[in-house]
Amino acid sequence: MIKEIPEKTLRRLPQYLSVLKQFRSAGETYCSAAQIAAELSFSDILVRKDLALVTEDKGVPNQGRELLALIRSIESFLGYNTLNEAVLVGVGMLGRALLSYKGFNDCGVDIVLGFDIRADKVTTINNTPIYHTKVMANLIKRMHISIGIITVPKDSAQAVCDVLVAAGVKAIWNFAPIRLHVPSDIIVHNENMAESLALISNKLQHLGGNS
Amino acid sequence: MIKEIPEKTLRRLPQYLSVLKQFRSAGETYCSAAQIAAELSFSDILVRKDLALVTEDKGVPNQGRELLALIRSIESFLGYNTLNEAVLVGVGMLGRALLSYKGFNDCGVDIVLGFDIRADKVTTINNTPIYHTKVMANLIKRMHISIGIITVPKDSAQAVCDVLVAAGVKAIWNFAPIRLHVPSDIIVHNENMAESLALISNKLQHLGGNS
DNA sequence: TAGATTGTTAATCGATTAACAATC
DNA sequence: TAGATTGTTAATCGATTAACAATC
Repeated sequence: MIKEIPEKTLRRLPQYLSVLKQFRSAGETYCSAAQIAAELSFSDILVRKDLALVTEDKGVPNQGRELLALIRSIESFLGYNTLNEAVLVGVGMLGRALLSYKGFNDCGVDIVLGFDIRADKVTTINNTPIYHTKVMANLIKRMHISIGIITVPKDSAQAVCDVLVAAGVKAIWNFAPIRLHVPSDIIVHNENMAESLALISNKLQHLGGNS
Repeated sequence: MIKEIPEKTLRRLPQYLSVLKQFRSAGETYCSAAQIAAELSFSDILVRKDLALVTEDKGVPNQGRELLALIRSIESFLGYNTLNEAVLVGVGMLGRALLSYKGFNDCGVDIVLGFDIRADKVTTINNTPIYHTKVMANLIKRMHISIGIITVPKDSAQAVCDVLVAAGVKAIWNFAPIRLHVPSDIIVHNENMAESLALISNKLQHLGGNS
């Protein structure tokens, strides 16, 4: 059974990973919690606590942690080693951008199929075959796909979501600006432009008020 | 002077906004904190506390809050009414997707210019003119642009960021998978695919462990 | 009035930081 | 050994929830 972990920690782990990989390409083999913390402007105790949650390994006093082992531990904890297959629905601008993104494989996600309502014949984008939406349910079921990525316009997002869930997808990664309704055992992660803009606009406003 | 507000609350505000707009299009004119809370699976006290932070208006017992006034308060608090001009650098797949996205104006952001290293002549995408990167610093300075959106490959992201900052941009919205170094008075918001994938992968792993 | 909803004060919960002993 | 770094226990801080009086 896998440990429960605070979401706050979970969000920091990819950042640690990024810093650690940077250290590694700089030729380091060991690193201290304080080094990681300094790079990310976190407290060193926070980093130590987080790392203790994701690995059984203990750091070595006056030496720190072995870089490679630590990277492996975090990646394994995050599930980057077990490959999850995904489909992407909605091959518009955003869909194409995601299909061309190289970083998914490093995170244990592989987009194996794309679907679009306008796909009249099978084409491929970045080596991923694109099928018409009408064969979606069937293919997903047969291939036991676990992740559905929704990049359709918001008006069709819920309908697409319903088909994905019915076809057995376990997680939905939603880029449409709408809240989706799903059964309680389905994971939904919303990629939320409005949230980002809210944070940026509000911070900008503060800045203006102070200057 | 504008009130400080917890980031957690700030992230919930756009969600409230979305729910409130949905209520409004369903013909409602008033709503209670409990209604909003139910829709988002939050506690009603949390919603009341959050709303109290962003508006001077008081809710009316046995009636709730006036929808339209509440929407206006949140939007004004988030700074959606003061328009911030933005430029986008890197007109690849992702850049094009953002340029075609309609939702920015509702959030007080207007992408007025795009730049790309391969723009040999001025073209437009979705009515936004695209210039060559070499005229970027000059144009941004002259137009007093406040937000820079970075959608270039990660190897050129820091260089682009430096130019944006030097040209007077106050906030950076970074889509490149790299941590940017900026002066302390510059706002950076990272749009982080790896973070999202970390959350999804980890939750999927839990699911597998339990079933 | 009774009931629904409000806002506020106090209690709880969780996450971060401080202090410190342990150890290579 | 001395110094740097570790992990752990206790203290602090902040956010959420519970309890309750107020009011339309």
